[in-house]
Amino acid sequence: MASHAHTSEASCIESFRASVAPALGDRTVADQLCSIGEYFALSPDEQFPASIDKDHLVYLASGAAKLVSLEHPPLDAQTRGHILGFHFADDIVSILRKPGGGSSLTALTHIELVAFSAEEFLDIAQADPALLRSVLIKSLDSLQRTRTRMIRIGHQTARQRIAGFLVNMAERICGCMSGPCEIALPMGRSDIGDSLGLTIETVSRQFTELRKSGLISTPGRGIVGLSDIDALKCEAGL
Amino acid sequence: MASHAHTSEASCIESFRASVAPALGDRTVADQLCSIGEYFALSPDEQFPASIDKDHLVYLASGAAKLVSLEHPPLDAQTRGHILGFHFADDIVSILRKPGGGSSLTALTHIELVAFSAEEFLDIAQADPALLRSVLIKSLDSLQRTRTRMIRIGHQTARQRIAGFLVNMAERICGCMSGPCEIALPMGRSDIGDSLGLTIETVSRQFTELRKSGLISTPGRGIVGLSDIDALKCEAGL
DNA sequence: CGATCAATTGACTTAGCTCAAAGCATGTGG
DNA sequence: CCACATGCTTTGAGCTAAGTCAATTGATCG
Repeated sequence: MASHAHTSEASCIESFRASVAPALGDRTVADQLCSIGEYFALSPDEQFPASIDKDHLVYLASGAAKLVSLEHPPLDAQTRGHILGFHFADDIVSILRKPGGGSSLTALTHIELVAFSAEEFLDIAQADPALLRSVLIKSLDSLQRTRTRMIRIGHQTARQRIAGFLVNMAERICGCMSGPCEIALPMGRSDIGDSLGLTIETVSRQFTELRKSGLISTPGRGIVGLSDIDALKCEAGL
Repeated sequence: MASHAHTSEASCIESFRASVAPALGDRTVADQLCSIGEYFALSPDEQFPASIDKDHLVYLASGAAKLVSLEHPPLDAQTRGHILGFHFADDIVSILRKPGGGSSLTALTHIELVAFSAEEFLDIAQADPALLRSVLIKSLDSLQRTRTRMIRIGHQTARQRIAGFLVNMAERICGCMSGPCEIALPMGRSDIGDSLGLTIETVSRQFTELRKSGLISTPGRGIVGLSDIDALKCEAGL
């Protein structure tokens, strides 16, 4: 788990190498991949990629980011893209442009990433079927998670979605699966709402409801204390 | 496009072979795949697989089916799984079991399919990186489509979702991208509603609204006439 | 210490859900 | 062939969760 902040390009690439290593039968493939990977460090609100010319696979080395859908580009300046999901250190994110609107990664905290052109990545990975397979498995997982999230958004109440969101964040941010836990949310109410298909106000109201129910506490800006993850899971209908 | 009904196992397997052929550099890999593929013919409401023991990749040779989420199995007999999406002839469907609830394919019409154990499929596919890559691309496409659908469900009105659904079906069922078009929907209002996160009643009301607006007509059971696909696209906010 | 921006709270509106009652097909048995 | 039962679809009449609009509070920062 390379979840701490890195200080240099070399250190990021090293942690990428460690992350894919289990799947790699061949050392030279790893070297080739590392040689085409481009390092980026972004400050909050900065976006990758600036121009959406092709598909990318991105290894997020540190920090937190949101994946944002870019509607058919110049719909109007008003329409901000919607949030597809959040990503954290050690995630591999697929940034696709595809038909009628792709996506881009926007930094929530200071982040470091290693970016690959999807095409180049796959050209090299083809030499190592085990790696290709592992990327495929990861993307099937991602598909499964997105399907689940879709159902939730379609069939759950605001309260269930918020509870589910918190359970999810606890697991992804600090690895907590049960018991009490305190997490620092890197995103604002607005991003939370958008990702769940709710408004800022509703998110806020649900937070206060949960606080009144004693399930959470909000000791400070962006900090949430979960008194009991299992109770929240239950609240989320899991 | 192998969208007509097949009459035999051999004919289905042949059409699977034709479907993956473009990605295959190696003929023997195709033969191996065909040899492990299991043929099934299902009547409406029958399910695949009966027991959810492992992940499957399924080639749908003919007919229409719905992909249904199986919640943490025995939640209660009341809770019917929600609909993840619809599939038609020539689709490749990934049926995952994963953590806390997988999915299964339920026939809407009479269907024929060729099923592979995901593991066995990938073991063989590893010998042919081009095939593996093509499966990966397909699953990334699927991910992209699911992401888009998730946003829609989260941020669109009932009317927009129904309009979008009809546009989608026109494209997938009869390949129509614009102009007028008549489609035979293989699923009932209940399935439509569930897949969009709406109730039967709301779906029905939206259909009559669209009918009043002159955008569609419903000449008979399960038949919908779209007077102008582009107008519907606009209605759907595309 | 104001200025700014995010979060909260309140009052009101509304889209879509729930409950309930008809319609309308399709199929079955007499 | 008709009578009737069954299962979809449509339509109607409230109800409620969540959205909208608007004002207040609270943090963060130059």
